[in-house]
Amino acid sequence: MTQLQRRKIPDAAIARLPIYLQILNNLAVTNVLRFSSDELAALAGVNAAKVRKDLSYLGSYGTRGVGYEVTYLIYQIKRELGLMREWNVVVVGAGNLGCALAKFDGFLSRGFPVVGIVDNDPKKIGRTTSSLTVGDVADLKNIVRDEKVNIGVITTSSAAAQSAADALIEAGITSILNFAPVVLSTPSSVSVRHVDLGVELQILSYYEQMRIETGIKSDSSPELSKVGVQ
Amino acid sequence: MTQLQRRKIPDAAIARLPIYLQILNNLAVTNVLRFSSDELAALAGVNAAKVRKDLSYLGSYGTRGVGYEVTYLIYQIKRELGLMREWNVVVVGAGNLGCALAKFDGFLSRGFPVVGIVDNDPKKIGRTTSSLTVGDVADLKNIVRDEKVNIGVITTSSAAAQSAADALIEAGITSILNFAPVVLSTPSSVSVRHVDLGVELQILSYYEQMRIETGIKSDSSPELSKVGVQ
DNA sequence: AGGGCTTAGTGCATTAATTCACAAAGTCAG
DNA sequence: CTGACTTTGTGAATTAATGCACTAAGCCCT
Repeated sequence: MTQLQRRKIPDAAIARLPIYLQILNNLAVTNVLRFSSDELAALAGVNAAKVRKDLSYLGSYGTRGVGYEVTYLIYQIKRELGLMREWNVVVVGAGNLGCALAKFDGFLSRGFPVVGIVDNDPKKIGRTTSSLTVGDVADLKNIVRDEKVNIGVITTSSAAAQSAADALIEAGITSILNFAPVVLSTPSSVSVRHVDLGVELQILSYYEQMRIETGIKSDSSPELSKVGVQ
Repeated sequence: MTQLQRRKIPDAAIARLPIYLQILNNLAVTNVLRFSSDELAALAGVNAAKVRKDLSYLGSYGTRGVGYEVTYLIYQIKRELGLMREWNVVVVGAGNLGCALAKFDGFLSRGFPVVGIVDNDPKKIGRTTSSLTVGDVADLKNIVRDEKVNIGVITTSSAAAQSAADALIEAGITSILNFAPVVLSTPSSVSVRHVDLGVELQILSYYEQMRIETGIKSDSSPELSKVGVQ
């Protein structure tokens, strides 16, 4: 493969790029043309050196003494993250959360249109939510092929999550966002990200209890979470 | 403060304890009495030494040559995470996601009852979702006091998120779970965890693009996300 | 044209997290 | 009771991430 060797960017930096992108998009809307690493650092709640290092993984796109150009950096981050195109999403599990996500415009607006939602419950199959009709999980393979799905979102019960994952992988999906509170077993060629709301609350619980036990001296808990790392 | 100095547990370990707890609860249901660090490591998808080190932060509760007792470890993890009690949750923002979360039984079942949901939109105030009536965000202070709320969950639009956070903090809340795609500005005495679904998808997008560009040689993306860290 | 000012980029020290690898401590069979 | 076997607990090595502090570059004012 005579392909230009791709820069290896640390995972921790990759997880911050979407946050920067978010902020830069807001700056663009308010017609800000330029920003310095200090400014972005303040807005993102991180260290300025970290911002510069993170951005330097993209290439040397700043100007010393001046800063970075908002629109150009937006372009570069999007390019790096693979956001120059859309990625189609299928939701597996048409419960409360699954339906809420299917309706959620934050997905579409960020370039991740939800092109299908499926379930294994005959009572749910055929129902319509926003503009989608709930399909049969058994048809996943066809849906993935016909709708050119790239990413699977699992919002089933924890009992059904592993078989949902198996079905997605069988259908050729290699990126999964899992909301079910179970650790999925998947080949290492598949990327899985796990969002567990219970886990988030339990982590908060730890720091909250800590504050109570130590008499609210506080200041020991991290400002930002692991989701969208600080 | 003549309090027993609390063991300082690394943040990364704290974020894994809820995952272990999850798995142990499942083991308990299937009447498994004991487990070894190897077994738990396999189930959690992590290294066995990491499991042992994480559990050792709780104290020396294993037996060499034997392993750990399921129920005893569940007890110890819950104690450490502050899960011997319930923590009351209020949801700010009664949109799709907020209502889905208010209904979500995963919160209650893990000891985080949702005791209130509020919004600032007069059209939404007064509506009933599951067993809750949407209150006015202006009453947040009273709700927090009367319902003994410990944790605030923000599911507003990104435009409204900062003022929602300010209102929560003003009402005395020190733990916030934020779903809005903005970085909140908060005093360091407040713990904030940020779950941004768009960010999760964008991270997946990066690794997906990487696989495509490098010709699906794969194996370079992390197995588990930062939310509920590996 | 030049000097002062600002800010990116980065080498290096530090800190945090992970993993290895082994001694210590226990079980169990005979 | 002894010796083989298992598995914990943890120092020490390694790897990853962070943040400092300085150099290099470019702007702007005079």
